[in-house]
Amino acid sequence: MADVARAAGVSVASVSNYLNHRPYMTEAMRARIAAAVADLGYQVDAAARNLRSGQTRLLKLSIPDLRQLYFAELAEDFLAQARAHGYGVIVESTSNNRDRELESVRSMGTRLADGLILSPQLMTHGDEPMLAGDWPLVVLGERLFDAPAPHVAIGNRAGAKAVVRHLLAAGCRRIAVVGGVRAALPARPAAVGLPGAPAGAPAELSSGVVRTRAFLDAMREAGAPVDARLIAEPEGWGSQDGRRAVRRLLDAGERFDAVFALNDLLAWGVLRGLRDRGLRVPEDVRVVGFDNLDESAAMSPSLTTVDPHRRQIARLAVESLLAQIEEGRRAPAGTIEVPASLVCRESSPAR
Amino acid sequence: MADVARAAGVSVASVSNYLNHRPYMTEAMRARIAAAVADLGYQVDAAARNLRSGQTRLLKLSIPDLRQLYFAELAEDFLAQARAHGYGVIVESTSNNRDRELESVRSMGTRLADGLILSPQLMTHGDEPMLAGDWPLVVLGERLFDAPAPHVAIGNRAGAKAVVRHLLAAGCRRIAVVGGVRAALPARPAAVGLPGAPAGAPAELSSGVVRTRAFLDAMREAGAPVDARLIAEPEGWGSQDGRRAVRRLLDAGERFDAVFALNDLLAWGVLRGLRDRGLRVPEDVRVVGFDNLDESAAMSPSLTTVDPHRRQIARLAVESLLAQIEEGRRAPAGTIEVPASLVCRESSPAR
DNA sequence: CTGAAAGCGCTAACAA
DNA sequence: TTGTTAGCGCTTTCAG
Repeated sequence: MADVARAAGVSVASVSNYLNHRPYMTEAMRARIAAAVADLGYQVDAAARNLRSGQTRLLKLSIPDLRQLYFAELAEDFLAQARAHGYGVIVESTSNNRDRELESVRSMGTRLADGLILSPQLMTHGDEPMLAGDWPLVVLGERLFDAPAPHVAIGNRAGAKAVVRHLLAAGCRRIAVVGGVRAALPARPAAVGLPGAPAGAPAELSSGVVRTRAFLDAMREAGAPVDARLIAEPEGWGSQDGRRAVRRLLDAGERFDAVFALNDLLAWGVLRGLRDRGLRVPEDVRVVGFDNLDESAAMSPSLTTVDPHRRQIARLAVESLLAQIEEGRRAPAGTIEVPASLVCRESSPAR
Repeated sequence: MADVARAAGVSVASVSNYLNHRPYMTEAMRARIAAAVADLGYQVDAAARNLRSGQTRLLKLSIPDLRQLYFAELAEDFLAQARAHGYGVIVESTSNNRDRELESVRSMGTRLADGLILSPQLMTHGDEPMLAGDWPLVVLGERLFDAPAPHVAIGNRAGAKAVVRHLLAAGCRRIAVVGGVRAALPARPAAVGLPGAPAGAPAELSSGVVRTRAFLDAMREAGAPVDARLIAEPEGWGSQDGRRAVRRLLDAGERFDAVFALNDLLAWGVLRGLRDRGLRVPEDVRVVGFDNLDESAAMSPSLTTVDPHRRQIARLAVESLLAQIEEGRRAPAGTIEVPASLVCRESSPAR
């Protein structure tokens, strides 16, 4: 910087002012500095700027796994949002590993990033103290625990309601839920230890619980009965799991005229499972997913699914985070729920 | 750090030594410092460390688009590799935007990251000077231009060869290539402006050209004839494009007993396109893809495809980059090709 | 083995 | 408006 100042015949302070787009500077000086910068090919040293300014213009995004299309698409939306605001993003994939999840939180103390967008998967009640602090934080996904920070949530209720309304209007009476969690049924009130759930229930199950409840509520509101036998609990949330789950339903002799798969991958598998058994979609069975992945629009039949509006989720989360960074402190806890909406395609057309 | 030193009754230098795991320190002192660090909840300030040490322990990964499953899976492998070495990763998605691609290179001058892994998509001949410099760099993907840095390449030739061998051994005689580029045919030598290619041919096309050539070479080596009419050029490289391309072939009355789709998404579409027309896979037509995406193993029929060994690509790229960082300078240009191999599944079983 | 002290390159008070 | 200067928190000689 000193070199630039010398070359331009000004002080380093002026160079700094120029570099930081500060006003009150003669056009002549601005031009001279610009020339010197170009001449010398000068670029600000990020480390020095970070140290002095106390900011890095870097955000950290902590998500379970980029290989899950949902998170890849979400991450892409975050990168775009962050860039729009001049921020870079350190992506951390926690691979469904609790320690890594905690570590990515703990390391915020080094102030490598100005704020964290955390999509917790395995943190649970009791971990709240880990998140204590005044550094900017936004939590994503289901509310697994009472994080002391703003929480941007998927509109599970709105989504489930739209699905139920759509399917009932289409004349469906027996709706199977693939990815559902039986323990969420009112008869057996929300279990403490969900069956098969490791300590610190994974968000897969949690998403399952939340969406199952949302579905049940929507059905109740609509006055439609729910048959517990149609709630299929797959082993995981991949397409193979959906395929197996729907086959099991069929093998058990269950009859249904619609399947609500609680995420798109499950729905992809359901589509395959139904085809395996010679059932036509949507004629024999309608299928609705949840996530609205890009590929879901491209498949055959194209998938009717709930669009959680990822882009808006990303926008709200980044905006909240930047506001916190600006303020210099954590915003109060509170949930911002982005209403989800239904996208009707071939697997369950609007009419 | 001064606080820690005071609390432990030692000098800041000793604290620094402790924090950086330097040897020659009495066990007692180590323990005292550890206690003080724990007591005060001290964490190193990254900005200060970066400034002083001249390193950030951050890598930058610049890829076209996380929504493309291939890159998402690749990115995940990079994150894992980087973490294994104690590095974080700034992910930059260039969205097929040449300016962003160049910008992500240019910004390396700020030394925010210690090195760059660049998967160029739109840079082209003439852009080499942009990459000049002594900072650590590894280029990924097809060799679009002569980057002055190590280049980790996908084993297109080995992959194509394995596919050709496999299909010929299975008795296939008319192999369609979806995603192929006619201009790569020897009759019309490599065109300067590929049809439909914007200036600075996108890597999609380049991958297409490279893989088409690899296929043609493999066919020639095997003494098998190639029918130019079976080279289908889709509009893009998504599943929809594959579906349309195979339909067009069928509509044109072409007959073929195998399809080599130059990436998995195209192959997914080909599978659908064939099903649309009542053709069975693999009985009527065998289908082979390229990429070995996770989901390709889960679909129905599961996809036979070329595995580029992404994990190894990530490992080699990160290792080269870290070696450069260690050395303090750019490694010489040169290509490391990771041999690809075939994974046989239902869409074209081994026998 | 331990401690004192000199900066790393920049920003922001403050003075002019 | 522009220039001078004191650190930001850490690492790393170099003496002891």
